[in-house]
Amino acid sequence: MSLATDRGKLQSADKPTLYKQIRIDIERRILTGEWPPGHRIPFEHELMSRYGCSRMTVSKALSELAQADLIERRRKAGSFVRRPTFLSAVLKIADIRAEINALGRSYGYELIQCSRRTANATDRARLGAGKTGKVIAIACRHSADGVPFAIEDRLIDLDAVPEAAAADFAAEPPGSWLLHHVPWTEAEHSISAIVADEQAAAALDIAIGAPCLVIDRHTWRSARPLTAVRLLYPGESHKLIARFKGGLEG
Amino acid sequence: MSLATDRGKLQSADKPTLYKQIRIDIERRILTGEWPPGHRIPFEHELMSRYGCSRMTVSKALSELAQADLIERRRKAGSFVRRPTFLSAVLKIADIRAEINALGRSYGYELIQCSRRTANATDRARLGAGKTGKVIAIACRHSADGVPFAIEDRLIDLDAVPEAAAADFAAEPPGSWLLHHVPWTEAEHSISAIVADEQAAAALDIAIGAPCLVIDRHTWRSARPLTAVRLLYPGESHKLIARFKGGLEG
DNA sequence: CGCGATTTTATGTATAGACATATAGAGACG
DNA sequence: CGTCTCTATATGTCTATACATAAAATCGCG
Repeated sequence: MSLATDRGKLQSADKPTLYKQIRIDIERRILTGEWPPGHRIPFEHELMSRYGCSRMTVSKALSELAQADLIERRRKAGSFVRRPTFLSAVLKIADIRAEINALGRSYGYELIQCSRRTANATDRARLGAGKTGKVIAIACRHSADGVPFAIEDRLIDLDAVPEAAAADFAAEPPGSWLLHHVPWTEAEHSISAIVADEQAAAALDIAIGAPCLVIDRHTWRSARPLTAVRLLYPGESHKLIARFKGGLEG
Repeated sequence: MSLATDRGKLQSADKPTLYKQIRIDIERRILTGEWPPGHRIPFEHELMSRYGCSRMTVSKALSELAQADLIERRRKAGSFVRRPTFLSAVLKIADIRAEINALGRSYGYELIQCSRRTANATDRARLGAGKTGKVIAIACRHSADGVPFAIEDRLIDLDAVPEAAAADFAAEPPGSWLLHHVPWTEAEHSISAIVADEQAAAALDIAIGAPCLVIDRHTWRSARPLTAVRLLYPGESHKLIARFKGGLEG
C-alpha cells in the first residue's frame, strides 16, 4: 500500500538497466581518454563475466556504441575505440519560420517574386538535373520583428514535385511548405560567406559590402533533385550553431 | 556443386540480414512519405507475422530506427514516425591539416605568435571559465600549396589542459595536437561571416573588406572549458559541407 | 457521469542457446 | 622467407521464452 510497495528486487532510486550501465561505463572510459583511440575494448565474454550478464546484453551495449560511431567492431579482432579523424557536429537547421518563432519573435514573410518557367541551362546546372522540364523560381524575404532576417532564392523542380504547382507561396513560405509536404531523402548544405551586393543589401537593409552568411541547400529524393535554395543572412547578426555531443543520451 | 553450396535457406545473392531488411523497409516507407509523421508503425507482433520472425528481430530493427530518431516508441501505444521539426545535418569539420592532406594539397603551417599568460577578463569571458589561471594564446596560419588557407586564433586553458605546456606548437598545429592528445566531451561551433580587416586581409592575402567565413569553436570536457578557437577562412573559396543522410548506412 | 482502481497490452530488458561469417593468426609448404 | 591454407575465435544474427514497466483502456463505484 501507499507508495512503492516492496518489489522483489528492491533497487536504488533509479536503475538505468544493465546494458545502459555498460554502455555508459564504456562511453565514460572513452570520453575521459582512459581508453584512447585504437584501444581494444574487452571482448564480449570478458564483459559478460565482468558484469555478470549474458552476451546479448553486452552486445546490445556495444552495438549502440558502434551505431553512434564511438567504437568500431571487427569480427575475430574485437571492438576498438574509434580514432576521431574529424569533428562531427550536428547542425540543426530549422525551418526559418519555426526558428524565428522559437526565438519568441514575430515572423514576417514577403513573397518578392514567383514564376514558373521551363528550365534553362542555368536552372538545370543549379538543380543538378539532367533534363528538367518546368521549374518554379521563388524569391522571398523572411523577417523577425519587422527586421529583415534572411532572403531566400529558390528553385523547385516541378517534375519532381508536381504538388508545388498548386501551393500558394504568397501565403506560406516555400521552405515550410516543402518541409511539410514533400518527403526527401538527402540534403546537402554548403556554407560560405560573401559580401552584400546592391540588391542583397537593399533586401536585407544592410550596407553594400557588409558580410553575409550563405547557405546553399540542395535536396533530393532518391538521388533525384527536388529543390535548390540559397539563403542569405546578415553575417554578423546571424550565427549557425553546431553542437557535438560525444555521448548518447540517457 | 562448385559455387554456393546449397544452404538450407537458399537465399538470393546477398542477404542483408532480416532485421536490416525490416529496418530498411520501414525506413523507405517513412522517407518516401508512405508513412507520414505521426503514423503508427505496425505493432511488433504484426511485423513478426509479416516477416515471419521473432520479436527480438523486429525489435532490433525498431530500436535502431529509434536511435536514429526516425521513429518514437511509446509503451503500450506503439511506435510512431517522428515529425521532423528541423533539418538535422551532420557537419564534418576536419582537422585542418587532415583536411588539406585529404584534398591532395601540401599542408603548410606557420606559428605567428604563442604566449603564456595569466588569464585576463577577456580571456575568461572567451573561454567561459569562472576563475581561470594560466592560458596559452596562439595565433597561426594554415596554408595549402603555399596559399593561405585559414588563420587560427586560439586560447587554451592550461589548468584544464596542463599537458599543453609541454607541447611544441611551432612544430605541430595546436588543433592537431589537441585532437590527438586531449579527450573532450562537448564541442560547439558557431559559424558566421565577417569582412576582413587589415590584419586578417594581410594574413590571408586577400583584400580588405573581402568576405570571411568564421568558425568559433568551444570545447569542453565534462562542462569544463578546454579551449576556444576562432578560424577565419577566405569566404568565397572555402565552403563547409553539411550532409543530411535520411537513412542509415547499409 | 466523473473518477479512481484494475486490467490489458505493447514495449523494454534480459536469458541461454544456436548457427553464420569474417578473419587474425598458426601452420604447412614451397 | 613469402605465401597459401586451415583453423580457432570474436562478432553477427536469430530464436523462444520470461518477466518488468508504463500507460491506454476498461471497469466499478459513488
